[in-house]
Amino acid sequence: MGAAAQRAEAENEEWAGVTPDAARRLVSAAVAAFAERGYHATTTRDIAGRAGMSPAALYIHYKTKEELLYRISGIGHEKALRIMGAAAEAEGGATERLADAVRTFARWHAEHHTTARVIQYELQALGADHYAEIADLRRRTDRLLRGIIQDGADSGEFRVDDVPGTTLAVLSLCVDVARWFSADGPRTPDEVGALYADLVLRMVGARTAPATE
Amino acid sequence: MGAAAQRAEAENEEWAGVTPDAARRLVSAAVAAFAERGYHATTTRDIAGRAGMSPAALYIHYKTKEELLYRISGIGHEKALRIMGAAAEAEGGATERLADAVRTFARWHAEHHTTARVIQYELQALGADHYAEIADLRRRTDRLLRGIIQDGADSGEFRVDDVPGTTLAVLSLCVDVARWFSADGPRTPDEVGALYADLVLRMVGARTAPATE
DNA sequence: CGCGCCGCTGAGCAAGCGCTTAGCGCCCGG
DNA sequence: CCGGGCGCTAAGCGCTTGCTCAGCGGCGCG
Repeated sequence: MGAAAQRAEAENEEWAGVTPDAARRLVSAAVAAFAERGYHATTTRDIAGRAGMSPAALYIHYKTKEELLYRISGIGHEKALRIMGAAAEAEGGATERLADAVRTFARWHAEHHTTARVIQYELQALGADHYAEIADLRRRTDRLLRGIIQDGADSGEFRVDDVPGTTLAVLSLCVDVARWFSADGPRTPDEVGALYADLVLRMVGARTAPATE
Repeated sequence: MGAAAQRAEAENEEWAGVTPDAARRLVSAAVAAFAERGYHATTTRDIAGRAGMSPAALYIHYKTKEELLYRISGIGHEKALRIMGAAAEAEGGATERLADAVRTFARWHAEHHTTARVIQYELQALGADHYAEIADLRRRTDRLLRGIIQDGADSGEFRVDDVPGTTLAVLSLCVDVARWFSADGPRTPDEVGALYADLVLRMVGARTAPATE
């Protein structure tokens, strides 16, 4: 199997929960197109074409183009929330949990940078109702991360002056990976995760340096 | 003068170098529209309307809508490069220069967040030639920041394992301010600059804590 | 006072947009 | 072997888009 085919298969697996097959192919095609050109520059003909169908077929599975973006955003943000939740609720001290959160969160944004780009940078194209739903998922992700950092500050593991500000910065750092990351670049998603975990532990003034590996 | 009028005046001053007046009003209107809805979702009628003219007037001053974006991008990136250059070439140790660079760079992205949003997140809408020109300005900004961090690493002021990676993260952090910053939010641009300078000095393991103010 | 020029407008063109509809062919239960 | 329904397509509708162009008005100069 070629590299391109492998990538296509991996992208398809990401949307395994979407059925039937035609709907999944449409989601996969839309993510690729939205990430490449942006939501507004992408036409329904382009999405349908990438999925190997006629433009009209799109409307059997989704009411509008915006609903496609909404579905993508929902699934993507739920995945991001689950990643943050797993780290936040894990056993261990704040240092380990923060390192794990940043490592996995940043790595996901690198590995799935096309999906991440869409869900992080095309939000404004959502309708007001859909935006509100997604904004709630984002607030919950923020709250989980803030909880870890607050724990570390309370226990004395971290030295942070401004917990909400630092949380915002950490989240911003991880999210922005989706903007600059390229699969052709010099860094693997694992390396980005490791680098970012290290940088963030320094940002919060964690007392014990983690194993640099 | 009302707050809205004051903001409008401040936005207009930002483009003082653009003449004649009608061309400046168009740039100002385009920045506002592009930042609010994105380049592709903004119509020439919308831009002209905000500038108080008919759609046709736009084409007396700019050949295409894309040229407007190019002009905005060029001026904005040159400003960003100048900010970074001023900090990089200043007297003083790497710690002071890095703190100054991050403080002013992040503050600019907060204060001029509409302009910054356009130049940082609408790049893909540029034509290939124009994109290449802008990409060069961005590389030069990156190189200046990397120089400061490298200096600190060489002199022993900083402890950084991965200079290009850390540079990328610092730049990413500052740039992403444009995405989340809101004038209605709890933080002033000065506060963002101060917070970010502090966080970045920790990221590079600067030995001496700077004056917290 | 009148004339030319220049910034601008009103009207509109071709193209492409999101989305709809009528109908085709294949698959499956009887 | 047939008939109904479902996933899909070809065609195209109404509208908006970026952009054009003929001509108007008012200001400066002679």
